[in-house]
Amino acid sequence: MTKPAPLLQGTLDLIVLQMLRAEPTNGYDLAQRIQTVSRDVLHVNAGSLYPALYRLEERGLVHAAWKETDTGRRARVYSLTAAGRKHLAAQRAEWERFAGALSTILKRA
Amino acid sequence: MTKPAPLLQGTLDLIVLQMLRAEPTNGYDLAQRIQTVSRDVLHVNAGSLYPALYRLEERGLVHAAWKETDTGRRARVYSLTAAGRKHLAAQRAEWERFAGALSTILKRA
DNA sequence: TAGCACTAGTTTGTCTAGATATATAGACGG
DNA sequence: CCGTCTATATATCTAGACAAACTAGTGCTA
Repeated sequence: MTKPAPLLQGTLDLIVLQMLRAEPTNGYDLAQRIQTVSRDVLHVNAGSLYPALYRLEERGLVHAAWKETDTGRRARVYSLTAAGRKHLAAQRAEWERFAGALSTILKRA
Repeated sequence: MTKPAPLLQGTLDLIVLQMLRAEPTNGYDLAQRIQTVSRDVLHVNAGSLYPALYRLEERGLVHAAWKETDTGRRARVYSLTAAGRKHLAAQRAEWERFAGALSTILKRA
């Protein structure tokens, strides 16, 4: 097993927004999911994730609310705002443009 | 025309090494080529490129030599070392793993 | 031959954001 | 009641991207 790669800077927001689009959830669960969904390729550090969530909240892209989890614990549940949805679309497009361009370069003989 | 995207942190080394693999050249030309090859999607800032080249040289991944260009000017011509070639292969693999994982996440319903 | 634009390369200062490490606290199992 | 899991929080460190200005040589052109 190759060890989980550190995230490329700039991609964490995109990943978080995309995950929240599917379903609102809390930070801890988010980190777990990202790792699971990426089959352990992507690993999100808690110390990276929470500051990222605060930034996103401050920019109005996500909304946070204290709730009880099903296990009866308090947790901040994050959900996408309308602005967040819009931002996600833009970020996705940019990622595709970038990945496409880089892919082109890598494929050159 | 969309404006050229800033590079994702961590990808500059990969791009530079890949370009040098094809042909040794100087910094200025390198920047031009990257922009051209990516059809203006990728734009490399001189202030990012030169520090990156120094780092790569220091790590023994590229070799720099003062030469005369065809226009008779002095320029530092960079070429890949054996270690650089090896490093490039590793970086490429990691990029593919990462891009693949992110792509998977983005494709989830 | 003076002026100007372009090429080649450097330098500095600033900012973003992820990594690491550590702290806190409630819930649950043994 | 102790340790581990869940969950959030935060301080410090670091890489590296970017803007902007600068040096210096070259060559065109008016």
